[in-house]
Amino acid sequence: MPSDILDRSFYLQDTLTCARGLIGKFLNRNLNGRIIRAVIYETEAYDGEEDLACHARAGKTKRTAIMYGERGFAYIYFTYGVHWMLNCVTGRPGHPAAVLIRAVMPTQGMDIIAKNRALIPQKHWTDGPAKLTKALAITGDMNGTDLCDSASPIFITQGFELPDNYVQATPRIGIDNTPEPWKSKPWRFIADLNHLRMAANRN
DNA sequence: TCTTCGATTGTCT
DNA sequence: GACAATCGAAGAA
Repeated sequence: MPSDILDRSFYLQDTLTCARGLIGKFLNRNLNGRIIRAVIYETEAYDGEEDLACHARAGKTKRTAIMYGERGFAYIYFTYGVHWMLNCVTGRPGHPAAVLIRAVMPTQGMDIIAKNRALIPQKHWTDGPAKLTKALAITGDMNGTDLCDSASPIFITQGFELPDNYVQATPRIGIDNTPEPWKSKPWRFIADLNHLRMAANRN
Protein backbone atom coordinates (compact mmCIF):
# COMPACT_ATOMS: atom_id res chain seq x y z
CA MET A 1 0.00 0.00 0.00
CA PRO A 2 1.03 3.57 0.53
CA SER A 3 4.75 3.99 0.19
CA ASP A 4 4.21 7.40 1.75
CA ILE A 5 3.70 6.01 5.23
CA LEU A 6 5.52 7.98 7.91
CA ASP A 7 8.35 5.71 8.89
CA ARG A 8 9.56 4.89 12.35
CA SER A 9 12.62 7.09 12.11
CA PHE A 10 10.27 10.08 12.20
CA TYR A 11 9.14 9.18 15.72
CA LEU A 12 12.70 8.78 16.98
CA GLN A 13 13.18 12.51 16.69
CA ASP A 14 12.92 14.85 19.62
CA THR A 15 9.30 14.96 20.87
CA LEU A 16 8.82 18.65 20.11
CA THR A 17 10.09 18.08 16.59
CA CYS A 18 7.58 15.26 16.21
CA ALA A 19 4.72 17.37 17.56
CA ARG A 20 5.55 20.16 15.11
CA GLY A 21 6.23 17.69 12.32
CA LEU A 22 2.91 15.90 12.68
CA ILE A 23 1.09 19.11 11.76
CA GLY A 24 -0.08 18.66 8.18
CA LYS A 25 0.36 14.86 8.13
CA PHE A 26 -2.53 12.50 7.39
CA LEU A 27 -4.17 10.44 10.10
CA ASN A 28 -5.66 7.34 8.44
CA ARG A 29 -8.30 5.08 9.97
CA ASN A 30 -9.09 1.75 8.37
CA LEU A 31 -12.65 0.90 9.36
CA ASN A 32 -13.77 -2.44 7.92
CA GLY A 33 -11.70 -1.83 4.80
CA ARG A 34 -12.81 1.75 4.31
CA ILE A 35 -10.27 4.49 4.88
CA ILE A 36 -11.05 7.70 6.70
CA ARG A 37 -8.35 10.33 6.16
CA ALA A 38 -7.86 13.56 8.02
CA VAL A 39 -5.11 16.18 8.19
CA ILE A 40 -3.65 16.73 11.64
CA TYR A 41 -3.67 20.42 12.52
CA GLU A 42 -3.27 20.57 16.28
CA THR A 43 -0.92 18.59 18.57
CA GLU A 44 0.66 18.73 22.01
CA ALA A 45 3.98 17.33 23.25
CA TYR A 46 4.29 15.48 26.56
CA ASP A 47 7.92 14.86 27.20
CA GLY A 48 9.34 12.62 29.90
CA GLU A 49 8.96 11.92 33.60
CA GLU A 50 10.25 15.39 34.43
CA ASP A 51 7.37 17.00 32.50
CA LEU A 52 4.78 17.27 35.29
CA ALA A 53 1.95 17.49 32.77
CA CYS A 54 2.92 14.13 31.26
CA HIS A 55 1.20 10.95 32.45
CA ALA A 56 4.66 9.41 32.82
CA ARG A 57 5.46 11.87 35.63
CA ALA A 58 4.52 9.07 38.05
CA GLY A 59 6.99 6.71 36.42
CA LYS A 60 6.23 3.51 34.58
CA THR A 61 2.80 2.12 35.38
CA LYS A 62 0.44 -0.24 33.62
CA ARG A 63 -1.19 2.72 31.92
CA THR A 64 1.97 4.51 30.80
CA ALA A 65 4.04 1.42 29.94
CA ILE A 66 3.38 1.93 26.25
CA MET A 67 5.23 5.27 26.37
CA TYR A 68 8.34 3.43 27.51
CA GLY A 69 8.12 1.04 24.60
CA GLU A 70 8.94 1.29 20.93
CA ARG A 71 8.38 4.59 19.12
CA GLY A 72 5.70 5.07 16.50
CA PHE A 73 2.99 3.22 18.39
CA ALA A 74 -0.35 4.55 19.60
CA TYR A 75 -0.93 5.44 23.25
CA ILE A 76 -4.69 5.62 23.72
CA TYR A 77 -6.18 6.36 27.12
CA PHE A 78 -9.57 6.99 28.69
CA THR A 79 -10.36 10.11 30.66
CA TYR A 80 -13.21 11.94 32.41
CA GLY A 81 -15.08 8.65 32.39
CA VAL A 82 -16.17 9.44 28.87
CA HIS A 83 -13.39 10.23 26.42
CA TRP A 84 -10.66 8.44 24.47
CA MET A 85 -7.45 10.29 23.55
CA LEU A 86 -5.01 9.39 20.80
CA ASN A 87 -1.25 9.89 21.15
CA CYS A 88 1.85 8.85 19.19
CA VAL A 89 4.76 7.50 21.21
CA THR A 90 7.88 9.52 20.35
CA GLY A 91 11.34 10.50 21.47
CA ARG A 92 14.51 8.63 22.19
CA PRO A 93 14.24 5.00 23.34
CA GLY A 94 13.70 4.58 27.07
CA HIS A 95 12.46 8.16 27.41
CA PRO A 96 8.66 8.17 27.95
CA ALA A 97 7.06 10.75 25.70
CA ALA A 98 4.13 11.16 23.37
CA VAL A 99 2.31 13.59 21.12
CA LEU A 100 -1.41 14.10 21.67
CA ILE A 101 -3.42 14.56 18.48
CA ARG A 102 -5.79 17.39 19.38
CA ALA A 103 -7.58 18.16 16.13
CA VAL A 104 -7.84 17.05 12.52
CA MET A 105 -9.51 18.16 9.30
CA PRO A 106 -11.30 15.27 7.51
CA THR A 107 -10.65 14.87 3.78
CA GLN A 108 -12.03 11.41 3.08
CA GLY A 109 -14.73 9.17 4.57
CA MET A 110 -16.94 12.08 5.52
CA ASP A 111 -20.05 9.90 5.31
CA ILE A 112 -18.72 7.60 8.05
CA ILE A 113 -17.78 10.54 10.24
CA ALA A 114 -21.23 12.05 9.72
CA LYS A 115 -22.73 8.87 11.19
CA ASN A 116 -20.31 8.78 14.11
CA ARG A 117 -21.00 12.45 14.86
CA ALA A 118 -24.73 12.53 14.21
CA LEU A 119 -26.47 15.76 15.22
CA ILE A 120 -23.16 17.59 15.60
CA PRO A 121 -22.45 20.49 13.22
CA GLN A 122 -19.72 19.54 10.73
CA LYS A 123 -17.52 22.37 11.98
CA HIS A 124 -17.22 20.57 15.32
CA TRP A 125 -16.81 16.99 14.09
CA THR A 126 -13.09 16.67 14.82
CA ASP A 127 -11.97 19.93 16.47
CA GLY A 128 -11.04 18.38 19.83
CA PRO A 129 -8.98 15.38 20.99
CA ALA A 130 -11.98 13.35 22.13
CA LYS A 131 -14.13 14.53 19.25
CA LEU A 132 -11.76 13.13 16.66
CA THR A 133 -11.51 9.74 18.36
CA LYS A 134 -15.28 9.55 18.36
CA ALA A 135 -15.47 10.64 14.73
CA LEU A 136 -12.89 8.05 13.66
CA ALA A 137 -14.22 5.34 16.02
CA ILE A 138 -10.91 5.07 17.89
CA THR A 139 -11.07 3.34 21.28
CA GLY A 140 -8.81 1.74 23.86
CA ASP A 141 -8.68 -1.62 22.17
CA MET A 142 -6.42 0.04 19.58
CA ASN A 143 -3.90 1.01 22.27
CA GLY A 144 -0.47 -0.13 21.12
CA THR A 145 -1.31 -0.01 17.41
CA ASP A 146 1.72 0.35 15.13
CA LEU A 147 1.25 3.67 13.36
CA CYS A 148 4.00 2.78 10.89
CA ASP A 149 2.13 -0.17 9.40
CA SER A 150 -0.41 0.50 6.66
CA ALA A 151 -2.18 -2.72 7.68
CA SER A 152 -3.00 -1.22 11.09
CA PRO A 153 -6.44 0.15 11.92
CA ILE A 154 -4.71 3.51 12.44
CA PHE A 155 -1.61 4.76 10.61
CA ILE A 156 -0.04 8.06 9.62
CA THR A 157 1.12 9.15 6.17
CA GLN A 158 2.92 12.09 4.61
CA GLY A 159 0.96 15.29 4.14
CA PHE A 160 1.57 18.98 3.62
CA GLU A 161 4.63 20.92 4.60
CA LEU A 162 3.42 23.98 6.43
CA PRO A 163 5.77 26.96 6.81
CA ASP A 164 6.40 28.10 10.38
CA ASN A 165 4.49 31.32 9.89
CA TYR A 166 1.31 29.25 9.57
CA VAL A 167 1.92 27.18 12.69
CA GLN A 168 1.85 28.72 16.12
CA ALA A 169 3.12 27.36 19.41
CA THR A 170 1.12 28.03 22.60
CA PRO A 171 0.90 26.61 26.12
CA ARG A 172 -0.89 23.29 26.45
CA ILE A 173 -4.61 23.08 27.19
CA GLY A 174 -6.33 21.69 30.27
CA ILE A 175 -3.35 21.39 32.59
CA ASP A 176 -4.29 24.17 35.02
CA ASN A 177 -3.13 22.22 38.04
CA THR A 178 0.30 21.52 36.61
CA PRO A 179 3.06 23.60 38.23
CA GLU A 180 5.31 25.97 36.35
CA PRO A 181 7.38 25.95 34.27
CA TRP A 182 5.52 23.05 32.65
CA LYS A 183 2.18 24.79 32.63
CA SER A 184 3.47 27.56 30.38
CA LYS A 185 5.75 25.61 28.04
CA PRO A 186 4.69 26.39 24.46
CA TRP A 187 4.36 22.75 23.53
CA ARG A 188 1.04 22.98 21.71
CA PHE A 189 1.20 23.40 17.95
CA ILE A 190 -1.71 24.61 15.89
CA ALA A 191 -1.93 25.32 12.17
CA ASP A 192 -3.81 28.12 10.48
CA LEU A 193 -6.94 26.36 9.25
CA ASN A 194 -7.55 28.65 6.31
CA HIS A 195 -4.07 28.06 5.02
CA LEU A 196 -4.44 24.33 5.54
CA ARG A 197 -7.70 24.27 3.56
CA MET A 198 -6.01 26.08 0.70
CA ALA A 199 -3.11 23.64 0.79
CA ALA A 200 -5.53 20.71 0.78
CA ASN A 201 -7.53 22.12 -2.12
CA ARG A 202 -4.42 22.51 -4.24
CA ASN A 203 -3.83 18.75 -4.03
C1' DT B 1 -10.43 0.33 50.46
C1' DC B 2 -11.26 5.23 49.97
C1' DT B 3 -10.58 9.74 47.78
C1' DT B 4 -9.35 12.76 44.36
C1' DC B 5 -9.22 14.39 39.93
C1' DG B 6 -8.40 14.34 35.12
C1' DA B 7 -4.07 16.02 28.25
C1' DT B 8 -12.85 17.05 27.74
C1' DT B 9 -17.33 17.67 25.85
C1' DG B 10 -21.98 19.14 25.36
C1' DT B 11 -25.76 21.39 27.37
C1' DC B 12 -27.97 24.85 29.68
C1' DT B 13 -28.38 29.76 31.34
C1' DG C 1 -19.75 31.45 31.01
C1' DA C 2 -20.88 27.76 34.29
C1' DC C 3 -21.31 23.01 35.20
C1' DA C 4 -22.62 18.06 35.13
C1' DA C 5 -21.36 13.66 33.25
C1' DT C 6 -18.85 9.41 34.47
C1' DC C 7 -15.12 6.00 35.65
C1' DG C 8 -10.50 4.41 36.06
C1' DA C 9 -5.72 5.46 37.47
C1' DA C 10 -2.87 6.86 41.10
C1' DG C 11 -1.89 8.07 45.70
C1' DA C 12 -3.08 7.95 50.47
C1' DA C 13 -4.57 5.25 54.41
